[in-house]
Parts: sequence; C-alpha cells; structure tokens
Amino acid sequence: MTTLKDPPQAADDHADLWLTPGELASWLSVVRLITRLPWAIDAQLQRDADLSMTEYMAMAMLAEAPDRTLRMSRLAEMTSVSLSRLSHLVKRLESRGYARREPDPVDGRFTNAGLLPAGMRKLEEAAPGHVALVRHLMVDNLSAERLRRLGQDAERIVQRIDSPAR
Amino acid sequence: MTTLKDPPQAADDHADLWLTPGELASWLSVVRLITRLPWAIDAQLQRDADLSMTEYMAMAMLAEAPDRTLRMSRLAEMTSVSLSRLSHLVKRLESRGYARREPDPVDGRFTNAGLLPAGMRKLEEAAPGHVALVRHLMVDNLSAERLRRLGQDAERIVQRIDSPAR
DNA sequence: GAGTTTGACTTGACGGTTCAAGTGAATCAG
DNA sequence: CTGATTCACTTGAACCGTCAAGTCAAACTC
Repeated sequence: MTTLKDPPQAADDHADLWLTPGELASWLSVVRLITRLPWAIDAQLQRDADLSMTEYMAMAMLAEAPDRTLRMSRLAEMTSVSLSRLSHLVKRLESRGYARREPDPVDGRFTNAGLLPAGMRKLEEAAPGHVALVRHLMVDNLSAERLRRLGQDAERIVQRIDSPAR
Repeated sequence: MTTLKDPPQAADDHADLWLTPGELASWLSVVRLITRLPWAIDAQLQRDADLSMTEYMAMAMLAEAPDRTLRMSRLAEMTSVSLSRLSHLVKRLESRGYARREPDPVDGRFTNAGLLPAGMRKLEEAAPGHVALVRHLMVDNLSAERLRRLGQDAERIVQRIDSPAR
C-alpha cells in the first residue's frame, strides 16, 4: 500500500509520496509497531494490574532509584513524558497510595517523588506478567543479535528526535 | 537502568526482572521509540496540518483505495485502530469536510467511508512535511539494509501481537 | 416467516493527555 | 535588597480514546 514512484511527474498520489516502495513498506511496518506494541503492553498491564505502561515505567524507575526517590523532572525525562502528564500521573499514584511527593527541602522548586511500600508491592506483583509478555513478543521472538540491533536502531531514531536540528 | 541478573536468588529487584542487562537495554530503547516516535510524528502533523497521525493514516489509506472509499471495518484494521475509535475519528473528519460516510447499499450493515476532494487536498498539502520528517528520522538515518531489517522485525513483533495464542 | 443470533457499526460517559495559564521558589540585575 | 526573570512544577479546560451499551441490518432456526 501507498506505493509511489516518481516525485516530479506525480501521477500516482496517495499517502506517503516520495518514498520508495521498500522504504514505505518498512515505514508502515514501524507504524504498526508503534501503534500496536504500546497497545498490547498496556492491555496486559491494565488487565492484570490495573496500571498503564507509563505508570508501570514510572514506578519501575522509582523502584531502582536511590532511596526509591527521583525529582519529577528527572522522572519525566526517564519515562519520556511531559512534566504536566507526570504531575497528573503521580497525583493518581499518590491517591492510590503507591507514591508520595514532597518539595525538595534544599531547593523548593524541585519536587521529589518517592515509591511507597504499597507501590513496591504492586510493582513486584505486576512485574512477572509484564516481563513474560515482553519476553514473548520481543526477546524470544528475535535472535539476540537482531534484538540488539533493533535496540540500537531505536536509540538512533530517538536521538535524532531530540537532537537540536529539525 | 533496570539491570537484573539472576532470577532465583532475586536480591536485586526493580522494574523488569528476569531479563539480562542487554535484553533490558534493548527493550528500554524500544520503549523510548514507541513512546517518542508517535509523539514526534504527531507533533509535526498537528503543527503543520492540524491532523493527528491516525487521521493522516486513515486519510492516506482512503486516498489510495479504489474510489477513495473503504469499509469502516477494513479501514480500522488497516490503521490498527478500534472500530469505535475510527467511528469517532471519521465523524470528526466528516465535520471538517474531509470525509463522508454512507451505509453500503448492498449490505446495510457495512458503512463506507470516502475521502472528499477537500480531504484529498488537505492530504496533499500535509504529505511533503510528513514525508520529510519520516525521511529525516528513519530513512536517511539508517542504512537501507538496517531499515529493511527494522521493518521485518517490527512486522514479526506485530504478527505475534495478533497471533491467536496469548 | 417470526424470533433469535450475529455482524458492523454508533453513541455516551468516563478517564487520561495536552495545552495554556498560573504559582511559588530561587536567582539575577542594578 | 528589591523587582524582574527563570525554573520546576501544578492546575483546569478541552479534546481524544476506551469501554460498555445500544442500534440496525442481514442471516439463521425452527
């Protein structure tokens, strides 16, 4: 789908012009991946633990941070979400008793988010099912070499996304 | 981050247990990709054309379909969205004058969605900027071979997502 | 061929995300 | 040392996606 050949004499126009058929096919596969993979991960976590992927990731990052605590801004970049979104998200975690927030005593502009014991338990309870799915879809589905390269390519694209130019 | 070694004697627990450090790193890179790439694509389309990626994709699929028309259910699977979501989405496109809906005259259970001329113009206007970004982030950023393999891996994962088991 | 079932959507309410504006703490400028 | 600015969030409204329930048309079922 979305096959396009020659830019200049544009006789065949549809969606993604000016990509070769092969490039287009690869791109559309990636689009399907970035659409469905989050959906699949979310669905499992939602069903089994009533958590979104972002909530899980945020709790996981907190869990391994020193003192299970991180600044909101740091946590936001680690989880690739906006500060606003994180603020709402942590407020929800807080209301569920999984996390806690307090202004940094040293510099009052910072807010430190910490994972509470109940949050840690929730995470430990959710982890096996989540990991099993990741294993099923990714780790056991690709050779070690291809998984490694996939990670590299992903990282390369992400770096370009938040590189200055553009 | 999220380094975990040995499952049995679980001394180090955080997020993703029972993945080797390498597997975890690859997975986290992919998580960043599936989080930020949609965001980047959406941001460009939103800014330059006031369209979401899903809206763009749906219009693109319609544009290259025969008679610029597709059944809702077919369009839903082509764009990887639920029928419900597509219904809302097409209703919005309809209200903007980009698309049109009508029950299939042959079998009234189907609804055919069609792209209107204004939608086609909108798409043609949005395409160059969108394609340029895809080129910048993906096509020009990876070798042809790696792009091809990335597409293959993506497809393999997607297939496992909607494979019966699990 | 009336009643049930199935298929293909549509709708509305709810909840999460985004965006713009606001708050309050530190820092800088004179 | 005071007023403006910058930082690091927080808030609220608008918008979008999801989920459950509803609609309406065809296809069985007896």
